[in-house]
Order: sequence, then structure tokens, then C-alpha cells
Amino acid sequence: MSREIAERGDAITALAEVFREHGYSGSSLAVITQQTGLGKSSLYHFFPDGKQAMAEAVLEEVTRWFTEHVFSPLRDPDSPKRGIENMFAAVDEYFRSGERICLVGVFALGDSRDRFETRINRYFGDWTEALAVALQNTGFTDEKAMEMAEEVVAGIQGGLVLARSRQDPEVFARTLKRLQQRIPAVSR
Amino acid sequence: MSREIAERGDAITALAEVFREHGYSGSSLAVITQQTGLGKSSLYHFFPDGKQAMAEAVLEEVTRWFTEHVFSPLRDPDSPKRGIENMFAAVDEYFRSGERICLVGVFALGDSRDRFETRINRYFGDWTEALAVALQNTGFTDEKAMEMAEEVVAGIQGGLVLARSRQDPEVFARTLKRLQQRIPAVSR
DNA sequence: TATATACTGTACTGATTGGTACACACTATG
DNA sequence: CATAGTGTGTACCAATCAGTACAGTATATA
Repeated sequence: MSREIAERGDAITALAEVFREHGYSGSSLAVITQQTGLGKSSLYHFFPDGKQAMAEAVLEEVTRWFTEHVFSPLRDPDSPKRGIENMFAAVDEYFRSGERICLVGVFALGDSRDRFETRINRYFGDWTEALAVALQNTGFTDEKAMEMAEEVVAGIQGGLVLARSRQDPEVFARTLKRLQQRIPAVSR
Repeated sequence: MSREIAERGDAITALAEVFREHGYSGSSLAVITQQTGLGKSSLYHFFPDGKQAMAEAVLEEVTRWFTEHVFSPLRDPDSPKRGIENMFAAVDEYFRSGERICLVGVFALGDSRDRFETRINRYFGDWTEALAVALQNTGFTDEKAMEMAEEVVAGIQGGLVLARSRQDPEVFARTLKRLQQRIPAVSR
């Protein structure tokens, strides 16, 4: 027998792409085994609680990644400007300039919203709040900062929806650029 | 035997809500029969080609509605301003101020994108193009009009994603207001 | 090299999937 | 009031669903 992945972390990475591409109910165990290369027994070895636990682990990893690479830098009171610039760069890279979509967004719009309600809510809540903090630290009032943060986070999601719908990653690139230019501290 | 809906048009309306809420693969025939009140035999009487045909009919109806109530008014060369104002009002009402989400967006992000590729692409393409026409007619250059149209359509989708994710319709209301204010001809 | 643990393939389970068959009941027309 | 067309409930189908059982095989440590 061959051992191709053999680690839970690698399994989560592979699972993330499956769920991102097919959504939760679209990702049958057959699809998952095929696309990850992992047999059912391996999957249930890593995730004894089954498919829901697989998705849960993926969501947790996504949240962890964003917290480390996006939210935390935004919250740093010493360099709000750098935090914001870093966010745009990280997001552009993460979504591969529009070729990838947001897994949390996929779960939010699909039939799995109720299933992962708390995590979805927190992901967008944290993002908006962290960005608002950074904007406050560049001099905006609390109200204005919150307003702008919401606009940017929503704008990014919308750009991803449109890019995916039209199968044109450039839509996302343009959206990101527009949003960035609207923030004075960053657009120079 | 009772006859509760008995018309294809009513079936489409009911089906739209099911697909909107559960996505394509999340809408099993069991869910559909339960939520529409229509038995399988009625469903397959109206849609002999099955579930895919049901979704197709729903998408067609959505496109028809938007063409009539949103896209056409936007394209009217005599009243671009009225067309744009009408769009914001119609969209606000259609999505029930953020309590409802965009069915085309749901299909676009889920596993059903490939299945309905053409329709999804055309829906957003038509919308963006029609809005760009209206913006041109208020005096913007072709390039600037297209840029703004894309921003607004993406913004609306993003507002819906965020409103659904956070279960807070107000997010969508604020997004719509912000987008409208960015268009000089309309924001007064 | 012995042995415990981590991992995996094969074969199954009962439940649910989309779809079909067909008898039956409404309802509009003549 | 007959009858044709439209709509509907019940029972079924093979395929697929998520999940389980278990016998294995790799690998790490001793």
C-alpha cells in the first residue's frame, strides 16, 4: 500500500480545495476521495466525526490563516497603514488574483450556512472589525472607519462572486485596486 | 385529491425560494416537495426533464424579471437617471432589503456554476452592461461608466454575501445606500 | 528485529438520491 | 353528461449517499 499524504494538515489543505470548488453538499465522499487521493478509511481516520468535521477543520484552518496573516497585522496599533497594505497584498495572493473564491462565502451562500453559522459570522465579523481598527488608527472616526471597513470587506466578496460568475479574474483585480484607492492612507 | 398550486408559474415561484435557500445540490427532491407542497408527480408533470429543468426555469424567470424591471429601464436613453434610481429601488425591494439573497450568486458560488455557466455569465454581463449604458448617458466616458457599473454590481453582491453571513440585513441596506451616493447624477 | 501506533484498501450497511410507472382524480370543453 | 387533457398520490427503481468493520500494511521507536 502506498502512503501519499499521510498527514492531517495535508488532508485539510486538499479538503479546502474540494469544498471551495463544490460547496458542502456538492462535496460527496466520492468526490472527496477522488480529488484528495485519500481513501475513506484515511479520511475517517483523520476525521472520525465524518464530513462535517472535515469541513469544520477546513474552516478552522482558514480562520487561523486569516487571523495570522491578515487580522493580526491590521490590529497592530503601530503600523495601521502597513497592516492595510499587507491585507490587500495577502488577499490578492490568497485568492490567486481572482481565480479562487472565498470558502467562507461559498458556505455562507449555500445550504451549509446554518450548519457553520457561528464560524461564518465570526470570520466576517473579525475581518470587518480588524480593518476598522486599522482605519481608526490612521485617523478616521470610529463610525467612518466601520463604514469603510464594511464597504471593503463586502467589496472583496462581491468582486469574487463577479469574477467567478464571469470567469474573469480581472474583475477581482480591478475591484481590489478600486477599493485600495479609496483609502487615503494607503493610496498615497 | 386537492389541487393547491396547479400552475407552472406558481411552481417556478415556489422553486425559486427553495433553490435560493438551499442551493442546487442542497435542494433534494425531498426538500423540494416538502417546501413547495407539490408532489413528485406534479413536479415531473411541469418539468419532465427533472431537477435541472426546474432550476433552469427558475433562472430563466429571474433573468426575465430583471430584464423587464431593471435592465430595460437602465437602457432607456431618455432617462438614465430614472433608470438608475429605479434599479436601486427595485433591487432593494427584490432582495427584501437584504433578507433575501441572489439566486444567481448562489448558483455561481456553488457546485452548479458549470451546469448553468451561460445563464450566470449572461445575467451579470447584462446587468453590468445595462448600468454602464445608463452611466454613459448621464455623461460618463465609456471607460469610467464600465468601471463604475462593475463596482456597483459587485458591491451589491458583496453586500448580499455579508448580510447573509452576518444575518444582518442592515449591512445590505447600508451598502446599497453607499453605492447610490457614489453616483453623482443620482445622489443629487 | 520486535512491537505498538498510524495509516489504508476492500467490502459492506441502511438511508436517501433523482427519476419512472401507473392508476386515479379533477376540470374545462363539447 | 361524456370525454379529453391536466394534474396528483402511491409505489417502486437503480444509483449514490455518509458511515462502519476489519484485515491488513507501513513506519517509528526501542
